Amino acid sequence: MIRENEKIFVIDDDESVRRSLPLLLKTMDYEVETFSSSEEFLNSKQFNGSGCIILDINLEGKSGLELQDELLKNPYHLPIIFITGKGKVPESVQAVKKGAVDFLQKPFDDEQLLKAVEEAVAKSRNWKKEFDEQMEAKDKIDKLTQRELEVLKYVITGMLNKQIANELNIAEHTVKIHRGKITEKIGVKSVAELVRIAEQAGIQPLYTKIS
Amino acid sequence: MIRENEKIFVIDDDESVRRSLPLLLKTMDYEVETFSSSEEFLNSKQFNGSGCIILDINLEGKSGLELQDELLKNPYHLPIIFITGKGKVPESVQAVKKGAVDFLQKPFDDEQLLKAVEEAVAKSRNWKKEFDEQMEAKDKIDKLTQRELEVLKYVITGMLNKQIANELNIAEHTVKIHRGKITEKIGVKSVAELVRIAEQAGIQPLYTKIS
DNA sequence: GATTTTATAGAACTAAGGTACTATAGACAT
DNA sequence: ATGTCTATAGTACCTTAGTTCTATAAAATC
Repeated sequence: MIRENEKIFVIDDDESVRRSLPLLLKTMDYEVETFSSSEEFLNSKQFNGSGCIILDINLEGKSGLELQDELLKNPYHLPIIFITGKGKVPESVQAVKKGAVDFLQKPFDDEQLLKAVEEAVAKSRNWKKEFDEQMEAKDKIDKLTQRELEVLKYVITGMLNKQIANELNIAEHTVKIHRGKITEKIGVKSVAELVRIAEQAGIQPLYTKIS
Repeated sequence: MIRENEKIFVIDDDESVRRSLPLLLKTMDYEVETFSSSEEFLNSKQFNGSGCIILDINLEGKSGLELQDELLKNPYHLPIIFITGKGKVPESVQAVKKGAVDFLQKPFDDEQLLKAVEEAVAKSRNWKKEFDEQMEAKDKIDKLTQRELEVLKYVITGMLNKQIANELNIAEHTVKIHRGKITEKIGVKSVAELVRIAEQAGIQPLYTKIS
């Protein structure tokens, strides 16, 4: 199965939308779940796969744009396709600037929606892949002690062991021990791999200021 | 001077806009140049600094959206702020999805515009910085011979010289010679720096398929 | 045709990275 | 108190990286 684990969440207070969209989406083999409010969606069990959210702007309680702001606080979330009856330019601009994949005005045709969904799901796959890699990298970095992390930040600049030792006022041998622990814990055998993993985890190299 | 070299390009067929916007922008110490059509802008001497473009959607000849498409073909271009009389949601969504910083409907107040300009200029600075770094990295990579580039792609995976030698069916010594040339030409002294520069230049590591 | 660039390689050497084994000392937990 | 974790370090050893000198051969350039 190609689209394993991909799911579309429809959030709209209009019952006719909650009836018709799933029918359309299921013909394209998407899994679908519907909600009538932002709160109902937020209270549902969190979904970690890829997919997207089709979200009405005008909702009772928390509006679509407010829900978007809420979701943006998470490090990982699903791409959003907004749908609206009478859309205004400023809110559509805001929504898209914050990463929404599309902003469709009712009535929209099926083709338009499916194209947007396809784009959103593709984006979701990429986001998820990047996020998973980032998490994996962070998990590895988390195994390091404070001192090891410090040494790592120097190692990924390309500094020599003796330079790092000098910077930290310790023996070169001790730096070697730390490096050994680092590569062992992270499970790599080269500086090149350390540089990549550190970058994925958002660790910045610690360059010494030239004095 | 803080905003050295930053310039705002106003492209609008409405003469009153071409008169009033420069006055406003110059109070904020921006350099400004105006054009009455896309063609006029495209024929002007190209600008390599940072800044932004304020662009009317509805222009005679090439429209604002068409000019945006044109500019997107370049590896480097200025961020765009669209202005329009009667904006429609679909075109505003398309414009922003393609990277436009904002989409303002006339009449807009000065504050709104200046905020958008500030954001656009900040984005421009980042883009320019990234672009310049990328160019610098590519220039360095361009000095390498085909074979050296090939070796580099293996080096940045973290492979040992003897593994690379085996992969290429040459002597380990030859790999060392190539590496020496690579680090000399690129002007670095460590694998870590090679990994960074290769990444900036868009060079992908060449992992050997595990057999 | 002569010169330069590129790719190759051996021999010999220095420097740097990495790994034992051993050891001390403070911090923290059971 | 006893054990584990962390950070430190010396000695000794092996592996890997990098350079120098020499050398060959094909390709490109002048």
